[in-house]
Amino acid sequence: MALIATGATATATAAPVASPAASSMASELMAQGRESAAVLEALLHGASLPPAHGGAHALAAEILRCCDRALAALRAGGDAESSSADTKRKPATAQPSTRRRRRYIYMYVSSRSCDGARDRAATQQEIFCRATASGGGAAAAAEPARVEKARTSEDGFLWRKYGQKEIKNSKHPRLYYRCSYKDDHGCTATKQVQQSEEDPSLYVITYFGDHTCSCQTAAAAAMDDDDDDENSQHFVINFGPATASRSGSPPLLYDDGDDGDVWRETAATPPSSRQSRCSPEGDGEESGVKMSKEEPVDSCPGPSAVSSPADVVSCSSPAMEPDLLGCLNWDDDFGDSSFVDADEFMNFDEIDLFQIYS
DNA sequence: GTCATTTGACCTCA
DNA sequence: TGAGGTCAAATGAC
Repeated sequence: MALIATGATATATAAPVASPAASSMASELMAQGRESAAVLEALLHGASLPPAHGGAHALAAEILRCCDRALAALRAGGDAESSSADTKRKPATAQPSTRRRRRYIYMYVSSRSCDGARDRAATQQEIFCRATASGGGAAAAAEPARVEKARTSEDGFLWRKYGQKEIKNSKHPRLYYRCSYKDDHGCTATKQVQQSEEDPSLYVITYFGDHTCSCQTAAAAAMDDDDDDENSQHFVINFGPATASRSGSPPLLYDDGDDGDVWRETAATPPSSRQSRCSPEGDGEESGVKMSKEEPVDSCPGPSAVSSPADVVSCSSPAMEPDLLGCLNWDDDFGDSSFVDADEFMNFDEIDLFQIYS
């Protein structure tokens, strides 16, 4: 399983550093989130869970919640530092912009292996914290919001492509998407997708504006409730597959059922690929790997819609809040984790506290 | 026929 | 003036 945290600033001089307490809390939360991710993966591999369990959808929600809280903890513990760092990062040439600029961190969790037999340890190996070109804080207000290197452009929202542009000194064109509900709901959200120069299997995704529509997956919906804070911070956890591009375009995700291999999407594109669906009840459950999420990290998403049974779900930390009980018992279920601890799992010190700007 | 995508043209800004 | 972003007519898929 790969988890990629992008849009993060890794430079020593620019990255805000969360307090040790915040890092500890965040590490714990992220560890729990990872537990759920591992169970989700197992589920997608065909493992059965107790009937009372909510399935992939619920697991994804738990993962998102854990990550959300972890990031919230980080921000809570690192605001002072980040503010300082942001000030330092702010370029002198910051330019005013009337556009709303939202900067996300993009976390990719592959919940399905390439061929079903893929070694789990191998799938749990990656985490990248990459620096954004613009850094965070006030600098981002003057430069395009940016999300770097996701393996799919899928994020749970329904986008409509409205343009494509060859970019100078770039091998790959930049694709322009706006929310498909722009006309219906006046949703101003747009995004730009460009294939990474360094790794064509990754896509640099830049988000602009806010989703004012309700077009999102259940996972997205579950966490969008608190997305009314203009200054809230967001990240995206994308359970979509790593797919190869099709004609240079970002992969379109689709329901592959239980037998499809979303990591090998290149061979066949389903008819439905023309449009990502916007079914809160469908996307996440159908594939279990397409759920993406925009989440204000300083919010407290409500309890998961699906409760988790104690025999599958437990909370390894008594300090966790009740609604974190959905996190799975790592030791019981996935004691062979390739991650020794959460700190190994994610270097929080390298994660920028990507803020939302307007 | 409807709707999403394509793509050249146009607009804005530095 | 060039680069990037958006528009909108043309095109194609369903």
